[in-house]
Amino acid sequence: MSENQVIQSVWTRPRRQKREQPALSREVIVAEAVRLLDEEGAAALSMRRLGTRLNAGATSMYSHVASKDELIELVVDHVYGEMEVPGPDAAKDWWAAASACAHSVRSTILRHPWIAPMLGEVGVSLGPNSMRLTEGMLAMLEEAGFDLEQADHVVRILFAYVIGMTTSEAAWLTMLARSGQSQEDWTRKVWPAVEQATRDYPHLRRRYTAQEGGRSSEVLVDNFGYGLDWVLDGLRSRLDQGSRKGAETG
Amino acid sequence: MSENQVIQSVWTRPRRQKREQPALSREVIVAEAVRLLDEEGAAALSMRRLGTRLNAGATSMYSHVASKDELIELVVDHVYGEMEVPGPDAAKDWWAAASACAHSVRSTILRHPWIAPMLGEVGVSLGPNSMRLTEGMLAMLEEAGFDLEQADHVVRILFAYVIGMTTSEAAWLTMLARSGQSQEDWTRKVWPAVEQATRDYPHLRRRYTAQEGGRSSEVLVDNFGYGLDWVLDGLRSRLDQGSRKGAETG
DNA sequence: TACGCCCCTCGTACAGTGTTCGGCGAGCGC
DNA sequence: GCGCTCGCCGAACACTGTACGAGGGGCGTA
Repeated sequence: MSENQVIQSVWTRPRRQKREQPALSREVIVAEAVRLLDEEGAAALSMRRLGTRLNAGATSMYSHVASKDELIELVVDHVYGEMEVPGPDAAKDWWAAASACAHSVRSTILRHPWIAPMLGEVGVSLGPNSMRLTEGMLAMLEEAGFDLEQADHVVRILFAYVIGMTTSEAAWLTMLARSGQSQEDWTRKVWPAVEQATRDYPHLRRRYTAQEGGRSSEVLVDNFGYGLDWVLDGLRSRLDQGSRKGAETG
Repeated sequence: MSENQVIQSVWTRPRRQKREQPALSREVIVAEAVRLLDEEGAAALSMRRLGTRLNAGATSMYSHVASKDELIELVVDHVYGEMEVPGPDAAKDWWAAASACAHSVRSTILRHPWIAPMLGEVGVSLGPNSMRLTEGMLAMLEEAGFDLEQADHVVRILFAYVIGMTTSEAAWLTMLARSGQSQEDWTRKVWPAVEQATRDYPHLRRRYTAQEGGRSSEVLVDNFGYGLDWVLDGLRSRLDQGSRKGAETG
């Protein structure tokens, strides 16, 4: 006797309708998990809640997914799938291609801010989408004239910058969403605390007061782009001083 | 009647000895939490286990710490306290100072690899140690000739690079520790999977085979230093250009 | 058409989690 | 000596991830 449906007799019992939907599968589980995370954040992801949203029992996912950790790996790779991979002829303007890829990674993370801590937990993975992204970048850079080792470094450094920079943006977004307030309200509310906390730190205080109005999204994207250009500058100089073939930069 | 100590009579009951230790305090709680995390990893941190290690009840910490999340914030700032802050006369050789600071941040994170995901959850905080670090960097850079906005960018970019780069190293370390195997064993064991997964990704495959022996710590620190020099190169060029391009992003 | 098998589903159960509450008992100020 | 405050802790609550085993629908084969 379950508590959520009282069975009066055999005749009123709903004959479990199978196959009206493709039922459960790895894909729909992961997709629904992403939706749940987008709507309610990382803390709200539990197997029971996810099962309920799928009209499934709490433990029904375990025949498609070994554990919650594995589910998270799949979710992360699913999000990797939203990032823009450099196309086959992107090497003609590798600067633009790398920049577009970096911006795509950033905006994907900001669209799913809960993923930032997960990236730190999962680390580098063998997921197909994550591999496709790295492979695309490596291929493009090698075609643009970098050798294997250089391209490896470039990808590492570029992604380290993008992920590091975006993670702090995402943490800010997450905190704002959790507080349920607008950015202005929140800033106004914690301002006294900031003022008191920065008493002994004049440079920090000046920095905070300089951006008192809060960080608008234009300022944030400018910050990001500024550092990105910088990193890409370094990239170009390495290319120029390295092998000198195919170094036209559009 | 509790289950972990049978009270025979009033006389044998241990008179709770107070004040032999400074009892519980925020500091000893946080310090013990760091020790627990170092020894057993992030998944092992629970209020009950922490209480047991402190010879305290499960909920005794709640008069010193509001919640587990707050405890984590304190733990993170405690670890920030281990990072090397540029000294007052570091501006004379800001390159060396920034490099030393970056290396210190990296090695601190690698000493406590569990902290990498936490950095993504906590985000920028008002903790005293975190502020001391940022303040020290800002002060040094301004004294070295950067203006406020430039120094802000530099700190952001540098830390984004260091944290992003180190996070993936830390994830690797964490995974290795969780598997309980040596790096060679692990590499040998997953090698067939890698070989099969990289079937369609020739560049990735070449990268993996190139570093087949596994990544030694020398290679890793070289990778890190390579990118760090690169970032600092960009930093220097910005400084040399001075105010000519200074107001570009304003 | 009937049987048998397989695999998906899910109720139940277990060990553990963070956190609240209320009581208790010790220390300190008066 | 008295009372009050404050730190400590046992019990309890609402959850969590996951193992297990029973049930039953779908499909291949007879």
